[in-house]
Amino acid sequence: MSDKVTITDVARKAGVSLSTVSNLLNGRSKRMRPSTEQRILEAIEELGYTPNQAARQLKTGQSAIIGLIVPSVANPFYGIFARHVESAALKLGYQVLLGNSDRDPEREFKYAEELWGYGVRGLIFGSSLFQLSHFDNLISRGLHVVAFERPTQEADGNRVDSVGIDNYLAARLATKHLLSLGHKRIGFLSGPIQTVSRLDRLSGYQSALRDADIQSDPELIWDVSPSENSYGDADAVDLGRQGTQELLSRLNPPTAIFAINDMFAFGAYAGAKDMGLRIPTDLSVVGVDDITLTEIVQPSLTTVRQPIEKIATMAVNRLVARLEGKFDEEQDHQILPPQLIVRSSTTQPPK
Amino acid sequence: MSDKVTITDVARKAGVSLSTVSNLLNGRSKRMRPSTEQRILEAIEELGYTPNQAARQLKTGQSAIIGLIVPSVANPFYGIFARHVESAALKLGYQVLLGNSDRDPEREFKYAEELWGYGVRGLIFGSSLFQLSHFDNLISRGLHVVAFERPTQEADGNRVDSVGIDNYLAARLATKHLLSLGHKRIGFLSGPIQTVSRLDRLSGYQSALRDADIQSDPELIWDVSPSENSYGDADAVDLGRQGTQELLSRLNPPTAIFAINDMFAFGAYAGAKDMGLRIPTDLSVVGVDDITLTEIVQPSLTTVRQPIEKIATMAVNRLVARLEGKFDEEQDHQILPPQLIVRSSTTQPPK
DNA sequence: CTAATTTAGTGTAACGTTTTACCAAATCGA
DNA sequence: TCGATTTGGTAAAACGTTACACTAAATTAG
Repeated sequence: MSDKVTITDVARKAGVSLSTVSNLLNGRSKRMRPSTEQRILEAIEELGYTPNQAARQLKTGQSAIIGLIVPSVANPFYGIFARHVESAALKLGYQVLLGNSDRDPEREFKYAEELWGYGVRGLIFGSSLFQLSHFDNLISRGLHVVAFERPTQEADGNRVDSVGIDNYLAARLATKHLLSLGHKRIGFLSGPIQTVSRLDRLSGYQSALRDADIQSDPELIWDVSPSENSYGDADAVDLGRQGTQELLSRLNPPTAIFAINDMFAFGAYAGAKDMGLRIPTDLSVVGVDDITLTEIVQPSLTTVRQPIEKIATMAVNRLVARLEGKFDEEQDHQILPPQLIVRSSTTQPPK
Repeated sequence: MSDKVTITDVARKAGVSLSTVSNLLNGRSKRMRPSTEQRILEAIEELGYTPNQAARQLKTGQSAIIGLIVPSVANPFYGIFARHVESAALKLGYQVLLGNSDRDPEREFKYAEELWGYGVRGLIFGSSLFQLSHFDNLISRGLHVVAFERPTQEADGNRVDSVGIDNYLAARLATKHLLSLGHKRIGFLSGPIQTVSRLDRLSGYQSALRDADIQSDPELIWDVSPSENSYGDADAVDLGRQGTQELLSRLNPPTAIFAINDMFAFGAYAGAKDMGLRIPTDLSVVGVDDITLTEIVQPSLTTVRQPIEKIATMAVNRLVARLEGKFDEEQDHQILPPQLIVRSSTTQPPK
């Protein structure tokens, strides 16, 4: 068995030219005798021929790979998302090259550049930063970008598609649920806040309070500056724990917490326990995402669901449509509705 | 800004031949005036030149990509592992192409073949199946494989490296811990059992029972056949829940459960609750992996820790050493010790 | 029977890069 | 000064594939 099997080997074995083999492989076999086709297919099978994608890419100018950049796949939300992206992409004949960026623009830029060199012309992007200017050069060269987790922004310059939930509404649903239970002191627990999705969620929280004629109290809002390390994607649970301890140590502590996502909510569980409080008796908790485990933690978590699979599938379909020239319109923003899922982590405030 | 910047553009702008640019890029600049070098670097910067990896691959026969095949990155263990693999690979100048296989040999084969076409000559592989014969053809053509989660097997034909913990010992540690607490009825909770790592864990469990002069009782062992879908990697929690309910419904139910991994252990938590039992008062639970969340679930999970980051780093280093011809010896197996982490999910059996 | 059309292929240039062999000019050493 | 050596480059072939232009032979239509 030789190291290398090329189209020339197949052609020789089948007794045809290499163009004929290529014609068969590329859907141009209309003008081909069945017996010729059969000989070629047998030669391919016997030799175990696989096309060299580099050669294809060199000639065609693109490869069947899309890029996916997420903060960290060690966070279950992004792990699940990545899984669905891969499934959707494979169905359309594409491989996925995954990058973990911790929302660092420089790292994202570096990734995009490297992926460009591998013929990647489409990118699904999920760090929810405000600026995508680090991609400007590549975008003007033809890179297609679909953002999830945040709607398109003015600074995107009409060149970025997006798919995601309405984060403002997600936060309103969560906060109104807590208000309907009678909570007046509702904490807002977040990692570093300077992302589009997190600020939208803060707005939604504040808007729901206003609707109930409750003034938003800065003492009830917890976030930290981005550390050299991250926006808290990889250590969300620890940050959530710490933030909850601090909120509960204040003069007039919350009776309920709206956490920026489920992993922060799990951290709130631990932080409350550290402070000798019980969920939900002493402190109610709501998250966002509805990742695996929300049903089986004790108590099961009330959360606002993102339809992760649907978002992933829509993002892939939009991107591939752009890549294959099947979608030509201006930038496109698809918003999916979030859904409140009430479980056992929320109840009336303690007396 | 042109769509395409090639080495020829850089050469023209710098006033040198394209060979000279290539010499600089590929570490052959010893015979180059500093002023020439400077001109080239400036041209590269101004034009935003990135080498076309397909062209490189076509010429050199390989690309700086390694493949990683795991059952499902939606399972946090593999998500965390993938993250560490990526970090280690990037440090060595490699990208990672990730495939989710649900341990289906056909899918694995298809992945490996597709990755081969992208110039991938090294694969980190984590489905713990017995046979890697579906890779034989590619291995004999030069594919390097490092398996994690299972030691090398005879059937590997001396061509597969591996890195992982001693699964037998992991199970012994867990089971002996439960025995030391006084448990006599210890359940074994698993997904489909026909993987190397899971059978090793079953052996370790049974061996620890024998050491305590306790006969292994089939009524205490729960596993299911592989469904069309999976080995339970993506729905581990649900399977664990179901299995625990069934074990607890039997005539002489267990007072403790050793779960095949942490996600199954979380499922055991839910299953026990469904049956009106408390962890650990009525049922003790031990897992394996020590993934994120084991500390913050209630009660925090006693588990056997896999040093995930270390395994990932070692696997990447071994693979790259093979790829770059720096490691030539026979197949290599690195075993790391598992570590029992006692938390709050285990206590003495109820009276 | 002859001209027009169709069939079933084939030859070849090009994609962007690497790397080897080569060479003119400059420098060094005797 | 002249031959040997070094410097600082360059030209060109090759990697495996795609797709366009082309062509000989067979078939069809008048």
